Amino acid sequence: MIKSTEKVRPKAASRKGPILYTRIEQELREEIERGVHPLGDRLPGEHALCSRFGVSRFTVRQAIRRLGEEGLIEARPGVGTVVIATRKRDSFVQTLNSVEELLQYPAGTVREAIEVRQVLATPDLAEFLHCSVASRWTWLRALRRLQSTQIPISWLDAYVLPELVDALDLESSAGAPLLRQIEEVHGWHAVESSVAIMAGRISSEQAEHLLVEAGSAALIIVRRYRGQDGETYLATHSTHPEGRFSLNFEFEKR
Amino acid sequence: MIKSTEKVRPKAASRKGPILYTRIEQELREEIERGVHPLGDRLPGEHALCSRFGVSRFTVRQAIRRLGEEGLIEARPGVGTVVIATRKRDSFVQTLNSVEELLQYPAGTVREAIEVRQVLATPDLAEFLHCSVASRWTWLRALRRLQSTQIPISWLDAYVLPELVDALDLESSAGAPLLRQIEEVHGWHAVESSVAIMAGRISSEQAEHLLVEAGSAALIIVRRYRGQDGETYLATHSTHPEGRFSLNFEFEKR
DNA sequence: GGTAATTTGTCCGTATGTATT
DNA sequence: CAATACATACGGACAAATTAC
Repeated sequence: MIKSTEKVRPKAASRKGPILYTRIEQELREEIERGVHPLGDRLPGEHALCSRFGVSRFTVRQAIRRLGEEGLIEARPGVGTVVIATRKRDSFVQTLNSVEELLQYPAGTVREAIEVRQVLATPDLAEFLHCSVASRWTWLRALRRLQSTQIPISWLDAYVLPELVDALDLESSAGAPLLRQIEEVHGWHAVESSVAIMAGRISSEQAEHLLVEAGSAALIIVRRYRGQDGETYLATHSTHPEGRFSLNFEFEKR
Repeated sequence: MIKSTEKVRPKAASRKGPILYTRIEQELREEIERGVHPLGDRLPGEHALCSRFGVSRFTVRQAIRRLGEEGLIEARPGVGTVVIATRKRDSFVQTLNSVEELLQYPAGTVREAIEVRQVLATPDLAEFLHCSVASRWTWLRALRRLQSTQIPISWLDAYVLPELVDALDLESSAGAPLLRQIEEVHGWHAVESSVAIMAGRISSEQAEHLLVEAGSAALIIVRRYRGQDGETYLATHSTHPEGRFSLNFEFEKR
C-alpha cells in the first residue's frame, strides 16, 4: 500500500513550506514544461506519485485536478493521465506587432465625438468599471471612422476619471488616443490593463450612426486601464458591427 | 458529529441515480436560484449539509467546489460559504496571458461530435480554407460544452485533410484537441497559424443545439494551421453565442 | 487585546465503483 | 476474465482564518 516510512505522523499536514499539493502541482508542471513528460505521454500512475512524493492519494489527486483545470493534462479511467499541452508549446512568435497592440486602436481611423457628459456610476456601470457605486465619471460617446472612406467602423463609449479630463482633448477627430493623452498630460501610466472580447448587439442609437440595423451582431472590445493604486482610471467599450472589423493574429514558428 | 442513522452502509457509493455530489450540487443550485439562499447569504455549514444529505464532508465539499467553479458561491475560512451570484452566468471566460494561447482551446470544455462528412471545397469554402476549389476535406461539426454544467458554449466546424483523419479520434468527447492529435499521430506541426476574431450570427441549425435564437449575435473565432508547404491542413471555425464566452487578456507592467 | 468558538482548508487511510486494456 | 488506473465516497484529524465575546 501507500505505506510511509515512519508509521507515525498522521499527525497533521505539518506544513514544510507551501501547501503540499501546490508543491506537487508545480513540480509536475515543470516536468511537463521541461519535456520530462512529453506531449501525449502518460504521467506516472497516482499510486506511483503517492510513493514518489510520500503523500496520500488524495493529495496527488488534488494536484492532478489543478493541472487538469489548467488544461495541461487529461485523466481518463483505465488509461491514465495524459499530457495534452505543454504550455510552452513550440514557441510561436507573433508576426505582427507586440501583444500591446491589442491595447491600442486600429490605425487609419479617426474619432468623432458625439457627446460628453458627467455621470454617476449606477450599479451596472460600477460593475463594468470595477469601481464603487455613485462615483463620478466623464462619459465620452464617439464614433470611429475609417480615415480613407469615412465609413464608421465602431461606436465608442469611454469612461474617464473627471479629474483627468480638463486638459484632455475629447472632441478632436485627429487627436491622440485618450490613453496617450493621459500619459502625456498627467504622466499616468497603466500598471495593469485588460482586454475582453465578446459578442454583443447594436443598440438602436448606435444603429443610426453606424448605419446598420438595430439588434444586429457586433464584436465588443472592452479595455480597462488601472493605475498604481489598482483603480480603473480609463475604460473603453467599443462596438464593432458585423463585417466591419476583425482582429487578426498571425503566428510563425520560430 | 456527522453520525449516520444506520452505521452500516459505508458499503459503497451505491449509486441511487446520478453521482452523489452532482445531486447535491444541483439541489443547492436550485435553492440558490429560487432564492432560498439569497445573494449575500451564507449557505449552511458543511457539517450541517453533511447531516442534511446524509453524506460525508468529502462529498459535500465536492459539490461546493463545483458551485464555486460556476461562480455561484465563494467559500472563506472562518466565515462560511457566501452566495455571490444567484444564476449561473452561462458564460465562459478564457483568460489569456499570451497571444499564443489563442491557438488553444479553453480548458474545462468537452467536444461532442454531431456529424462527420466528406466534402469538396466550394468556392466559398476554398476561400475560407485558402485552398483550391474542389479539393477534398473532412468536415467535423461538433458542440463544445462546459464540463461542469454541460452548457453548450460553442459550435465547432473543423476542416481536416482527409489523409490525416484515419488515425484521429473525432468523436470522443474527452479526446485531445485535433491539433494535438495530429501532432501525436502524424508528427505534423503548425509552421504558420492564424487566428481571426469577428462578429457573426447563429445559424438556425446551430441555434437548436446551442439553445439560443437563430440569427442572434455570436463571437466567431477562426483558426488556421499551415504546415511546412504553406498549405492549410486544419482549420476551425468556432461560433460562440452572445454572453456565453469571452476572451480576456491581462497585462501587467513589469 | 486575548481567547474561545465556528467554519473552511488540508491531509491521511481505506474501500469500492467503473472504464479500459 | 483479470489487471490496471482513475472516480467516488467514507470518516477522522488537525491547521488556519475569522468572528464574537
